[in-house]
Amino acid sequence: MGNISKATLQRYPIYLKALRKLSKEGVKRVLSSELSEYVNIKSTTIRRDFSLMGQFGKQGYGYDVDELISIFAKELGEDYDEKMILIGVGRLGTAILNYNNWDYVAGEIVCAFDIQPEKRNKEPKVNVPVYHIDQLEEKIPEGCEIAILCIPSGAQEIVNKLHELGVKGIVNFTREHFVLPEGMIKKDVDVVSTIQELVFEVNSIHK
Amino acid sequence: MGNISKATLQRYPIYLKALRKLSKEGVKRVLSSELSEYVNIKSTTIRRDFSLMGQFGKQGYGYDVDELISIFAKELGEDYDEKMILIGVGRLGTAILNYNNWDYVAGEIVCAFDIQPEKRNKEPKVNVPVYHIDQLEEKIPEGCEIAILCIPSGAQEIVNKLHELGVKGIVNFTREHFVLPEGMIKKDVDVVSTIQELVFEVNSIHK
DNA sequence: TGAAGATTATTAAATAATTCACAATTACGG
DNA sequence: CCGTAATTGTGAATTATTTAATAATCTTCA
Repeated sequence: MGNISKATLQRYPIYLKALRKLSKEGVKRVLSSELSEYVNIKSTTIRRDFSLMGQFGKQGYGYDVDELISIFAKELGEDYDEKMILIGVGRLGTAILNYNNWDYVAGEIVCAFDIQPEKRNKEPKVNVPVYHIDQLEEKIPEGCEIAILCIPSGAQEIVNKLHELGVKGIVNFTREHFVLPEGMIKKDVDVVSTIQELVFEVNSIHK
Repeated sequence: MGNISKATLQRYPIYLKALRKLSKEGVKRVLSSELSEYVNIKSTTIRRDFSLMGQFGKQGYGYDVDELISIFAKELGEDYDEKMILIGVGRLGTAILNYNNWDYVAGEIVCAFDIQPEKRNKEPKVNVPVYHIDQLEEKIPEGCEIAILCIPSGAQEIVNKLHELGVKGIVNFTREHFVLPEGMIKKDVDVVSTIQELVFEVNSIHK
């Protein structure tokens, strides 16, 4: 590990999702060519990606779906069982907490933080304790490495704080700009940018 | 256009977002090196990306922020003013319709479709007409190229239909698997996969 | 049990993306 | 209005990623 390319790393969740779907459907084995059709990635790319974690395909046979899933889990962090936090329990934050498809994600959201914890805790749909943002240092779970950021403003200050507290990765839903401290990783989830990207691509291809 | 690399195309929304932010703050000119620090992309990459659309930087001076913005708009689709549709007005769909940061996106959501249009239309927060999904063919806006998919199931059928109706790009919020028809482009927005990606990356770097 | 057929793993080749290095150009101060 | 300092734009070099080609291995069935 550590020498797996960025491009490959970004494909792993796609594979995992597909494999779990297949497993659920009762599929026991899969060929790289079948998976290729399923996820729209060339079979040779898939085989290379898989081989980076070891050799567990069988020539003339393919891959064992469940074995593959458990290897992904072991190698890539699912077994680490991340204790995650969410910051900002507004409309979006609540939607994420209530997301009904958390099966098999790489951990769980343990608690949340907000500037109005009393109000948020009253909402029937919020199923984790919500603390005041000032209690971050005090209440952050031991070994927490991942934070989900859903606040409308003031991101920079919180990001700096999180960095101090040992958080390594941020899933960023804010559109506000902030400087990422050295050593942290950020993944943006941004509907607007995604739409723009798509529009740009559509227009660049068809015009 | 058309020869701009995929990697570059994915960075354009990042630049645009940063430039608009800067413009709002009253910044009139910017150096590639400044922008580099702002968006965490090497300055030389930025210059190359920009130069693909023409030469509008000035040596010894930098780039004019507003000029840059208007060129992005012209070259990359903002002026196309996409008429977009949204399918599936559940919790997530509603959240997207109400998203309060639509400034400068590459078009607008014109209408939505659902299996319970009466119910959805009653919600005070839904600000576009909602039609029954069976009326898709009838009500889809002229020249619509982009659809936002927020349905929990039955994606494949709808995607096929959209393809027939000339839609070229899909912003996909569903976790359901579907086969993408030839010629269509899809962008997944998937919280779970994003978190996994982040966890994988964090673990692959630090372990 | 062995041969045929299928499919992976991997080496090598091709392609794509990034970064370097510096020439060309422009702003700006005197 | 000239010279200096700054900064872009871009060929060339490097690095990363994907794809092709094929050797190695496994399954399966007679």
